[in-house]
Order: sequence, then C-alpha cells, then structure tokens
Amino acid sequence: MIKLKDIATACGVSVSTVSKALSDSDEISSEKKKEIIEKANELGYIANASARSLKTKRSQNLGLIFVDNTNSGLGHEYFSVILNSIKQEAENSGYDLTFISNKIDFSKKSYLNHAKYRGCDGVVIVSADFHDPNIIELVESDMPTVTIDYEYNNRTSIISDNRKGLEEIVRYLYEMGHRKIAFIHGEDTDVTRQRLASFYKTCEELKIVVPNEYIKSAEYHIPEYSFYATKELLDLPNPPTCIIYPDDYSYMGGLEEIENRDLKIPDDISVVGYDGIYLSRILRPMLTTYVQDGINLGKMASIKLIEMIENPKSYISERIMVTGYLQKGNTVKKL
Amino acid sequence: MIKLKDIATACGVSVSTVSKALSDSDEISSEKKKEIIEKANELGYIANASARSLKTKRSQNLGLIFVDNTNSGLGHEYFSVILNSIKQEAENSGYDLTFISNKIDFSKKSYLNHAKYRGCDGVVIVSADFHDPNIIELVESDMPTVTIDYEYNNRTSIISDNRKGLEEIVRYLYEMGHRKIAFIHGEDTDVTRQRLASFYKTCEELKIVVPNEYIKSAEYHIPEYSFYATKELLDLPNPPTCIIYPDDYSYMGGLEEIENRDLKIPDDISVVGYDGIYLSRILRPMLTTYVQDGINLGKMASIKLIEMIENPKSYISERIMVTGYLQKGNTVKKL
DNA sequence: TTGTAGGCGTTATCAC
DNA sequence: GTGATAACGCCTACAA
Repeated sequence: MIKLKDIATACGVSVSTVSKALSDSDEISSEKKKEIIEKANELGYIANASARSLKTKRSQNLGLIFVDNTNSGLGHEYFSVILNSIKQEAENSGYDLTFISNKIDFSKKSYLNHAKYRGCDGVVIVSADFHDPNIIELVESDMPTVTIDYEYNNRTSIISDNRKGLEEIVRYLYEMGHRKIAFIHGEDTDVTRQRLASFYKTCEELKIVVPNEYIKSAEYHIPEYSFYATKELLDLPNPPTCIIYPDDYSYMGGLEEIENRDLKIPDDISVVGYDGIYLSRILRPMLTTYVQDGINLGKMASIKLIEMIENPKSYISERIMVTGYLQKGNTVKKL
Repeated sequence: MIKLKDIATACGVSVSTVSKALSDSDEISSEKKKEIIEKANELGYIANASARSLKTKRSQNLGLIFVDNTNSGLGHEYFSVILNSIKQEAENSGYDLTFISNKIDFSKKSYLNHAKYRGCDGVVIVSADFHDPNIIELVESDMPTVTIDYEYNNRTSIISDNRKGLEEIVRYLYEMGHRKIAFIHGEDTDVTRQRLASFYKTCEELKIVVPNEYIKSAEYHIPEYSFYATKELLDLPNPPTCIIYPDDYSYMGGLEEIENRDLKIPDDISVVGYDGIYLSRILRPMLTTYVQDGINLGKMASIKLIEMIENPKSYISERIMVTGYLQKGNTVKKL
C-alpha cells in the first residue's frame, strides 16, 4: 500500500507537505498541490483510516444498533426503510456505518465499549430494547447518540408521531360514520402506550364510547395474534363496525378470519392498518393505513447525529417528530 | 480513555507485559496475568481498534456491499434476511460489519478503495450490479470477497440454486397434471437466465410444450408488471392452467387481475411464486412457492469469507449452492 | 511556503 | 518471565 512517505519521496518533498497538500491546506502553493495530487493519483494512494483516526480521534464512522427483538427486525419493512435512509444520508455526509453488537469478548462486552472500541463518532439506535441497561449506559455516556421511536431525557430522538397517527385514524373513521371502533394493539411498549392513549383521547373528544371488549392485545407483525383477536371481536354480540390493526402485516391475520366468515371488506366490516408498507398499497382492496415516514425518520437521525458530532458544544438535544399521513384506501366503508 | 500505559503504571509493570497479559500470551505468569486483567477491568480498559489494526494490518471488520438497485433493496425480504444472517454469523466469529459505498471523495472513489481505506479484512457483496467495473475491480483484487447469487471466475460465491428451484416447480406442476404452464420472469439478469433455462430444460424433459406466448417478461418485485403480464396471459385464446410468477410480491399484481375477473385460485387458475417470503405463508390460500434459504446463504457467506481471511494460503475458492425447498401451498389445483 | 519532530495506542522483536 | 524499543501511517505544532 502506498503511503504518504512514498508520495513524498516521489515528489521530492516532505511527508507533511504531502499531507497538507492532500487535505487542500492553503499553506501549500497551488502548483505543488497539483503536482502532489497528481502523483498521489498516479500511485493509487489510499489513506489509512486507522492511522488517521488514531491521530485525529475521529473516525467518520457511525455505529448502528439494530437488535432483532421480534425476530422480524430487518425483515420489518419499516425498519429496513429507516436503515436504508440512515445509510444514504450518512454516506452523503462522508460517514460510514458499522453495526454494533453487544457480543461478549474482552473489549466489547457492552454496546458502549464496542462503539468506543471501533472509535465510532456517534451511534444511531434504530431498534433495541430501550430498557436494556446496556443501551441506557450507552445513551447516558458522552457518546453522541440518536434514538428512533424512543425518547430519553435530554437526548436527541427521532419519533414517529404515533399520537397523531391514531388521532387521524379515529377522526377519519368518525367522519366516515363509524362509532363502534375496535383497536387491536401490539405488545406493551412505549409506542403502544402512546397509540393507545391517543386512541382513547380522540374517542373521548369525539364522544365515541369504547367498550373494554373492543380493545384487544396482540403482537406486532405476527398475524396469528390478530387472527384470534379478530375472531373474538367478530364473535361479540355487538361487534364493531371497524377494526384498527397493530400494523399492516397483522391485518393479514385478521383478513384470514374475515374471509373465513365470508365477510366482505369494507361492506361487512371496515379495517385500518398501520405503517403503510408496500404491501398495503398492492393489496386489493387497497388498505387504509397510516403511513409512517421511514425515509424521513432515517434521514433526520443521520442529520442530527452528525450535527451533534460536528458541533458538540453548541448542540442542544431535541425531540423531532416525524409525521406520516393517512393513506385512504378502500377498506373503510362510509356508513 | 484508559490505555495500556495506564494499566502498566497501576500495576507497576511495563506496557508490553500488559499487552501480552491481555492477549493471554503464555510468556506471562498466570498470577501476573490475573492481576493485570483484574486491573484492566477495574479501570474499564477498552482496546483501540485503530491502533491495533494499524499495527497488525487486520481489522476484524468486514465490508458489506449492498446496492439498492431496484429501489427495493433492503426492503426486499430476501435480502434483509440474508443481511441479518451475515451479520449474526460474522458477530459470532468476532467480526464487525461496515457498509461500503462508492461515494466519491478523495480516497474512496471505488468500492475497493473504500474497503482498503477502512482496512476491511474482506468484503461480502450481497447485492450489486455485478457488471459494474467498480465491482469487478474489487473482485479481481487481492481483497478477499464473497459474492451472493453471482459467480465470478475463481472466486467464492454463494448461490441460491435457481435451476433446482424452477425444476422442482415445473416437476411439481407436472405431477399435479398441468401441461399448460406460463412463466412470467424478471428483468434480464443472470439469475433470470438460469431460471428461464431451467424452466425450458425441465419442460423439454417432461415433453411439455411451451408456446412463446406463455413466456412473459416483467420486473422483480414490481407487482404492476405482473399485473399486465397476467392480463395478457388470461386473454390468450388458449390460456395457461398455471402461472409462475417472478417472485411472491409480483404475484400480488397477478392476484389483482385474477380477482378482477372473478377467477378463483386454484379452481380457475393455479399460481406459483418464488422466494417464500413471510407474506407467502400468511396469504390465503397459502401460496405455493419456492423458498430460498436466505439464512443459510448469509451464514455461508460469512463463514466462507472468514475462512478465506484466516487461511489465505490454503483457501481454495468455491461455488456453494444453497438449495431451498418447495412450499406446497394451496394455489395449485390437481387436474 | 516547506520541513522537522513528536506522538496517537498498539504489537512485535529482541534483550535481559 | 519481563521490559525497552521501534514501528505501523498519519497529523500538527513549531521551526526554518
């Protein structure tokens, strides 16, 4: 591998001159710069990130935490969209992305240690158990971090606006004449709590009565749970006119039970999903769902993290809400 | 940050002794080792990967190339499963994963340069334009690489067995009594060519006649193309009894047209997908499809790459076929 | 405008 | 069994 010294020798100048020339320092005359840069290209010089970061304490590398909790992890389109967007935006700013695990070996027994070991300038936490002490340790350290869909005190977070999501859904259903609205929610997480609270609050504002039997608990991204929940809802003596599912995928479970009973969507029962994955658009009838803006979430995460890294003094942590929008498909009937 | 020197001072030994003790060298007495390790833990020592790799020329870090060609990229479940599996296996062997782009800046104008810049020990090429000169340069360099679903001369590749996939599908359809089989294939790639060749070959072996009108071209993962292809096939004076789709997602496009015509699957028309994504299992009727073993593909990619890195002399490049299996759903009618 | 020298944290060689 | 020392490639005062 060609190094600065080789270029220096070839050009008959010193190493530091080469270093300065390549970093476009204006201490170096433009002719010399040109000559050196040409020679560097000719020799196929490639900098050595390790040496550079050893010296500068900066790596231009971001850590990425992506814990596959639900076993759907990366397979969940919401997250893969976010990840892709983080990657794109980071690359645009000259940062690379390295996955950070908490694999146990001498120097990487925690996320924080792992990130430090790799010299990450900051870490994006996309999906993780936010109550894991390891994650908390990381977030509370002096390592710049950004979390997605979870908020810590005094830390920057990028949040998909779950309250607004449920509010919009409920208000739309209200407009469409629905008063008997069931909500199948995901497992108990902060996201779920926000959605649930917003659901109740909006119903209350609209004077919609929500019987306890209309609230069912399922798990995100596992259609089977929603299948059973749907069954229970449809068996009710006074069944709902519309069911809100935890996510678009889970709706597929509900759909099965609805078809089992030869009910037609939306004529016999209306349904609403959440996420707005690709599938929701290609299903027929097209699914009415709240589209989360994964691209923007990922983009903001990168932007804010890099901002924090590059202006450590002046940066003030913030909570950024990313709103989505209601995709009005054809699964809600006008009553 | 605590460094070796701090531990050395604290223990009253030299830096090199600490270094050796922490790497469990048997030059050091076990008491001293124990003492040093304890002190290191106590002080919260974390090694510095940059310094280490500067010295050792090894980074324990793998590059990952994942080009979002089709704009579905990471959103394509097949790839996200592979990626996740690569990650898992790499972590198990103590390697990290860094995304490698070909963003243009002074020292990273190509994939190869980027990988060298980051000191990657090797690179997994998951999804990319395999005819891109940049990719070819990388593969032909002395950087260890593994490609997925594409084979270069004398390079290790992990291949999902597309020939076997189509052969199994066609033979199954034959058993089920089908003789009029249409095949909607994806855009012209090596994968597509293999599938197509295998389709023709198997039909020939079984003496199934394939009229040209039964072969339609679409694009992977874009249901709309398959929607139109399906329309054309069903409009044929002598339509097929079964349609093979480019992938499970594309089938959704076909499904729409089939439902538009009030045809029932499988009674009026049989269908087969490809990939075996989660969706295929939750659809009703459950989709008959060829399940690609993404987990194994990813796992083998990591294993082989690491093998190559750790035994550069003795390693012989190989082509590893990963077979899947036919998921017999309920979308093919027995004729 | 250019060059010299020191050091970032680690490992490896060699001497003791 | 332990320690001194050099070197990995780069950057940056500071000197010239």
